[in-house]
Amino acid sequence: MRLKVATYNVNSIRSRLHIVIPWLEKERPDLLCMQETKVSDDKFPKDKFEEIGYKVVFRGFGRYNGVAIASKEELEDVSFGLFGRDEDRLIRGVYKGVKVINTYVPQGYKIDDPKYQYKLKWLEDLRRLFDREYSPDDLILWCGDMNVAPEEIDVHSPKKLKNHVCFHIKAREQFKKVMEWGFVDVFRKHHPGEPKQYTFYDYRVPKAVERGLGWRVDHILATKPLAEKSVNSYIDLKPRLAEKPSDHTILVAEFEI
DNA sequence: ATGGTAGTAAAACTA
Repeated sequence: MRLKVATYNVNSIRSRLHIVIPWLEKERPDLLCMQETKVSDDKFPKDKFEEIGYKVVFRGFGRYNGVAIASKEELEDVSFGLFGRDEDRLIRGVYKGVKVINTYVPQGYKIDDPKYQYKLKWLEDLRRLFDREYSPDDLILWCGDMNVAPEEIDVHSPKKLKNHVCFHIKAREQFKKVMEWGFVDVFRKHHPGEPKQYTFYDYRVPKAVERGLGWRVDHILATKPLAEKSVNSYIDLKPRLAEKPSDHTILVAEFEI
């Protein structure tokens, strides 16, 4: 059975429907993990997904954060949050026996800000969640906007960005500790050593895509038994190049399970 | 060293 999975930081689902809905209709993935939906549950545009034959589960409180998973078949055992908090940053469930965790990891603001300490702690707690509730022998997908570019190859200017919260060494180390629990970077598996493979380009940087000024901060990670079954992974740049673009691209991975 | 844009929501905050 083919399993096609995608992750997309939508930066407001309501202002990104013109991208999300046609993309789903064309690509028909089994799962689309979304972050930064920026909408409270009562205003989530559920109907737009159902009209095209998708189920969708979501959690958001309004202006910030918000996560959702659209799926072809119903997601089972859906739950939210990390040890009782941040329900709008972590949503998980089970799809055809595959456990799925979709996260919007805190960005951290600045490395000398308490928000950055919170980001590091968040990743520490996430590792604890995997330790306690999952096994690396299972088929598990961890998808989302991790707000971490893991290696030098994953940012446009490693030296210049060394003190940025998404590339700072402590964030990368903490991310690595979660990875070491038992995840494989599925995109990197299919593109080893390939530079300039970015999933995010800041709106504020003029001609960012043309100039290659991006970051690889969105990821699809799989446990080894699942990663062994991956057949490809790619970054779909179209959302970043649309007439009304988004800052993030869509990351896709396919598995034969 | 700063500011650049986009989103929510109605001024400031987040990314």
